[in-house]
Amino acid sequence: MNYDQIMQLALERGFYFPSCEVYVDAQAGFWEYGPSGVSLKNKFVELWRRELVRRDRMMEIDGSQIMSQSVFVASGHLSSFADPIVTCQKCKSIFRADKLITEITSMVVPESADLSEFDKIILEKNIVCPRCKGRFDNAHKFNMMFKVDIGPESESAYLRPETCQSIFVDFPRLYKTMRGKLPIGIAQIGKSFRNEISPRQSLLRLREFYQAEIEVFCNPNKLDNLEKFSEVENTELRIMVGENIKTMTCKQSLDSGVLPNKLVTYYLGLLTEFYQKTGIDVTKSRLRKLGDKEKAFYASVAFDFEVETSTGWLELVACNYRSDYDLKSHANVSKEKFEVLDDDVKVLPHVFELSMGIDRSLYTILEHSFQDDKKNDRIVLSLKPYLAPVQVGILSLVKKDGLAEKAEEIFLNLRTKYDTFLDHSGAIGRRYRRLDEVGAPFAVTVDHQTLQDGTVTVRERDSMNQERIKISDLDLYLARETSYP
RNA sequence: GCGGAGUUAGUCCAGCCCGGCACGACGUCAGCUUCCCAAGCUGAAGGUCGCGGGUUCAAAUCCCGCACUCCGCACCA
Repeated sequence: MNYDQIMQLALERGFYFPSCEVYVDAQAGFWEYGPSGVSLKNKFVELWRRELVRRDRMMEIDGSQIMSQSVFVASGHLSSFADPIVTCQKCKSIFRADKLITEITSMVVPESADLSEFDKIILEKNIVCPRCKGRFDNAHKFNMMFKVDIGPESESAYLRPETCQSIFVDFPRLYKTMRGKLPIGIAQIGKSFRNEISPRQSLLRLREFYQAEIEVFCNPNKLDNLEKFSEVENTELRIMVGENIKTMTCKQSLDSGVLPNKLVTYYLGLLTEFYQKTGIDVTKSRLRKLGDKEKAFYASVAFDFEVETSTGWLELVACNYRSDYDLKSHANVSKEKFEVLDDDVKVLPHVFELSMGIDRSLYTILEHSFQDDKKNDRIVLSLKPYLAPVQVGILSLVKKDGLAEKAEEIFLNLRTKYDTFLDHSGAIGRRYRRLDEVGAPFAVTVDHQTLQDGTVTVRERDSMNQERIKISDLDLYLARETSYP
């Protein structure tokens, strides 16, 4: 189960494939979801809604992907979501200016320093290209946001680099009109855009990607005042303590001081419970507290939810305590009021966020579900039935004797309720194998006995076991077996 | 963006050195046959040989440029 096998399965079975692939100028970092991928993604999103949005009574919004320049002045992305870069005139190597200087002179220059500051130091210390000893061009900033021009006057705007900015900007209205009460989660699923220098590895590093973000607005003085914490107190988390991953319950993590407060712990508990239900192998996951240098510029405390894949540890969710960084700066730049009343006290809420990468999560589900079943000479995707792109295949054992017609009749009765695939052609074993590869958990087969007693066989994907059930019971059977947990 | 290796049908790949109608397998489709786990037989479809230019009577093959993919470096809210 490695990256290449998943990639091949994805291409052959319609999970995902490169965008614009027939054209020469197709750019890296853009991928399309095919039919199987969309079906998996939709079901994953539905699970997310159930386990996080509905469970915690969050609000969900759907904001614009293009946002005006002021938003990113306030958010800090215009100045901070950019790296100071120097280019070697000779070999064209590109270096981060601050890192280069620190490496060679041990001087620490803040990333946010003036560009002229970098040029000055490079000149004074006579820093040359470590590769070819060439001279550097003047430092410049590479901003990772995509800029767009709006209307005939070409007003500056940007494709959002994270979905959460609309949640922050919309917060005052949502809180007022939707009768908000702290703490309150506001969630959003949508696309974000980052102009990565070198995107690679298909869904793992994209320039256009899906995020599911949850921003929890809370009173910073009441982070340990959370009744619903009891819902998760026995939920087990896997947390890195030092070099080791320790399994401990939410309550233990909190009591031992490994996690800072009830609110953060509660949401990390919900998150872990959610991922257990996606079929990702949580024994290959960990929560890792980020060091100061790794954290995003807006985070005061940050945990990554990471999973182990064939490409190494992969970050699926960034859990950042953003304090009042965002609301305060949006208040300053917009001159609007972002404070709210909490128990008759005016407070500027703090924010704890769960910023989930959907594409990476889907990849991990595929990889952790992938089984090379050599004994039965087949590839099986052991997806949870409620996430499977095809939930049931309807097959006729042979085409003749009216079996195909009977299969079609069953298909017509089930097709609007389940993701169903009808197949008459070829050997039955071959058809089972195909269904195994897209992760269809059940295959219903119409045989000669069906015509006599109205029963069909239902084959279970992972065990390959079959049982006979009445056609009239199929709907109930599938409803039970494919329902969300 | 740098260095290395690559790019030929949906997939894996041969052919390239030494220029002459692009090979095979898997998969797909249709039919026959068996009728519950990728069997067999018959037939078919599927290719701008990554893109552009050059050399040549003739380029998948030789030369130049570019793009993309993978690995390493760097980058990674």
